[in-house]
Amino acid sequence: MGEQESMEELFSTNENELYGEELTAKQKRIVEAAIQMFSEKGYSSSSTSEIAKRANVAEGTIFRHYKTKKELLLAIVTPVMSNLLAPFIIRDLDKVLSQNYQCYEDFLTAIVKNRQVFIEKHLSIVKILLQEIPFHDELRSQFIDRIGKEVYTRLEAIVIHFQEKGKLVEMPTQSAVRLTATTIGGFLLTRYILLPNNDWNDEEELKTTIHFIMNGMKA
Amino acid sequence: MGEQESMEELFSTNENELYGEELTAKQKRIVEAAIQMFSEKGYSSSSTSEIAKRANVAEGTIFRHYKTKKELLLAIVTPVMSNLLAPFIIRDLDKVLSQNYQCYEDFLTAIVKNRQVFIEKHLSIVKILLQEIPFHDELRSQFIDRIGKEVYTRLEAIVIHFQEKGKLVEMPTQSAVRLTATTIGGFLLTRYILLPNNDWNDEEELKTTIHFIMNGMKA
DNA sequence: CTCATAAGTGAGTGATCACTCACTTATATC
DNA sequence: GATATAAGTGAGTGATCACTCACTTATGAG
Repeated sequence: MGEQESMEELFSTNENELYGEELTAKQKRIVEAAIQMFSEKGYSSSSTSEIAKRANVAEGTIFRHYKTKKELLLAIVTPVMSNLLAPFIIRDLDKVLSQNYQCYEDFLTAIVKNRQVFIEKHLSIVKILLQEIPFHDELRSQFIDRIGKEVYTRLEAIVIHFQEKGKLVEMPTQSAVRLTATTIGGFLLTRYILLPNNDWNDEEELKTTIHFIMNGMKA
Repeated sequence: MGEQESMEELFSTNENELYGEELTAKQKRIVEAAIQMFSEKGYSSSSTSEIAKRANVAEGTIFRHYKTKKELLLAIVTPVMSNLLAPFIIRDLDKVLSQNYQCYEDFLTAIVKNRQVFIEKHLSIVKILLQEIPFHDELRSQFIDRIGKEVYTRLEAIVIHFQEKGKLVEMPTQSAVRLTATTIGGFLLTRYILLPNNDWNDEEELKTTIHFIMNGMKA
């Protein structure tokens, strides 16, 4: 599955730099089994014994690599959380924007398409993240402080950027950011979590959604 | 005056007493303690022993009234789920609409304001519902079959109603429904779950949101 | 009052939980 | 090949889980 290959990328670039370790074969199986179980039954309804069984590994092996069950959860969820909205936190966003996108619409389309690929790749982990973030302070505060606020200021800058170019109509910046974010978030939530089995015409639906945003922010 | 009355017609259900008066005093305390714990720590991380402790009740008393812990959860969550979107499922919606609301905008404003009151009243239970619905088939299938589909067809009818009156511009009905629903859902989610501690000017924010929807569906 | 029924109790139960530890096996370095 | 270190094992542990049951107390009808 795509999720296996991509997992290696994601975890090796993050965990290995921090701890100088690579994932062993059994460790990979543990992580995969945990992702499967956590997303199916929820974190606290998943037992380490069944994770071990699914991974074809002794239960003790899990605790060789992760001191606690929660540490296993965080090892899975943290890198995805960091990367989920990473494209917004690039440096010199202004330059990139003015060089590559003439209008807000083009920029939005590009970035949403990009994030759709990421979500499709890591859907199970995104589900786990959404489920568990209310109950784990480390996750929530890290998301708010290091990601949420950062992303908000960038989004704000983007909106202002296009407002100054006259490509976006005047409206309180805060509202423009919120409406853009919730509309896109609502689209992705519907597309991948609520009604993933609908017949989705992704290209068409994204176009409609972004048109809707642009129209909504006119006049 | 007339508007007040019609709103009442439209929206009044017995939402004040969701659990009836046949609950004993201790049973009420159990339900309240369970709501508190489920919303704070999640359903499966909440133990019946601590629920009993918080309710100042013997643990056995819980199981006098509810055969299992899950039955307790469903007793809490089901009535709120049924009432959450109930205003959409009234009979003769067409007549009520044409009598009381000249445009989609007015209708949306009225119904969202009404649902905000309901959500504020039952916020903890709404949170529990959102958290647990992915993991309990009875909840999910009941929501989809008895509520989701019903609400969708009504919303569809409403959109068509206003489209025929020429008050709404032509756009695939399905898209209009989805965009309206996710934008409002996104607003409510942000308002009450994600950033409940913001300085919200509810009146202003709702107006902005609905204007955004109306503009988005023009031309 | 009597008595049937419902409400309430709390010690007890087997199952399961996350986690430990003494131990074996594999790997790498010299 | 000796040695050290890391990876892997699985039986074992106390804690906690949802739930039971024999029992007491409260309620209400005849």
